[in-house]
Amino acid sequence: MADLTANREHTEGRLHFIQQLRNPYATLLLRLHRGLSDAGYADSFPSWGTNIFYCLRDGGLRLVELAERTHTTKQAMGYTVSRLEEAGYVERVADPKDGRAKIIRITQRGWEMRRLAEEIIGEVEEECVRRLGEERMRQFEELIKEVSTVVAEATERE
Amino acid sequence: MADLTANREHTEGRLHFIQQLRNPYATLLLRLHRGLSDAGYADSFPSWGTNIFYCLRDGGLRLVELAERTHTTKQAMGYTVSRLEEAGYVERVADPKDGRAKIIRITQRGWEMRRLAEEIIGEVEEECVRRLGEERMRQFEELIKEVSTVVAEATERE
DNA sequence: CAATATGGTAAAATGTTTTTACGATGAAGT
DNA sequence: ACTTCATCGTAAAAACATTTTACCATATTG
Repeated sequence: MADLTANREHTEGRLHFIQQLRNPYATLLLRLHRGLSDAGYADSFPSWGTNIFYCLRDGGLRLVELAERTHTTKQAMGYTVSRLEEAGYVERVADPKDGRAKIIRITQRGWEMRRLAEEIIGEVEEECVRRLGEERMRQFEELIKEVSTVVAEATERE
Repeated sequence: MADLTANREHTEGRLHFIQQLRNPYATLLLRLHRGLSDAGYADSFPSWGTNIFYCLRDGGLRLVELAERTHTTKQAMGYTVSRLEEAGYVERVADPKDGRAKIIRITQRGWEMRRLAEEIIGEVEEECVRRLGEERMRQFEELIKEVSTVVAEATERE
């Protein structure tokens, strides 16, 4: 996968808009990757690694559901889960309600990584609040939410 | 690659911040991919495809420079460029200044795709302006720029 | 208790990135 | 000019990841 952090200031024209949206996300992701790697959570990546943690909660999810939410196939997700399982971040447990299914759950190590991730992101977020002030940060969050909605609607409509 | 559009509303806690930053970008990217695919530019993808167009300008760039700007290796970029070359989006021409180097340039077809990309993104951007109003859109752009700067500084410092 | 749908895995094929190595040109120092 | 070293790009194999096709086991339906 090409690095998302690429080419910060090389764009002009209308493409600038997508770059504007991309830069903070890409940079924060980079910060997150580095922070986790430095703390010994280096094996959670190749692009998909953390993604799955956004989905999983205490209860866990079945493979198919996880695949749906991340828009991949169950086979691809099976592969991902196996890698994360090897690294000790998730585990598969039999679903008591359905003999076919298995529940993918975050392990203790997984939760620890997730907690660190939250901490890293929290720090950056707080730095933003310090620099922009609470009021403007609130404005930003409101505006980006609106932009997000408009973009989503434009995408779904088409 | 796990789909960037994954799991829009499944996150809580501090991870929410990164999702906030991700959603509009991811969705716009999806919109862009679809729009280009629908128009017959389907072969420019597997993740890196358009990325490189953010970098390239009229003059073109050498492979190593392209690799640096996208934070990949020259080998990986060589592969990418070969695929794009096959699809007719870019071409390699000898660098008159340096016998070793080749300049990667966007072809006519490449420029046409880029123009469509700008058009698609421009439409979405204009829809945002219509919905938020010019004043608030200006605010948004200012704020996201500031956030971007703060995140970048936090990332570089560490 | 068949027929069909769903959850998951297996294995091969495909696609992409990394690793290691190399040949060609250029730059710098002698 | 001649050697030495750096840089630009490619090649080929290995590693990694995703897609495709197929399959088994369990569940659900009628």
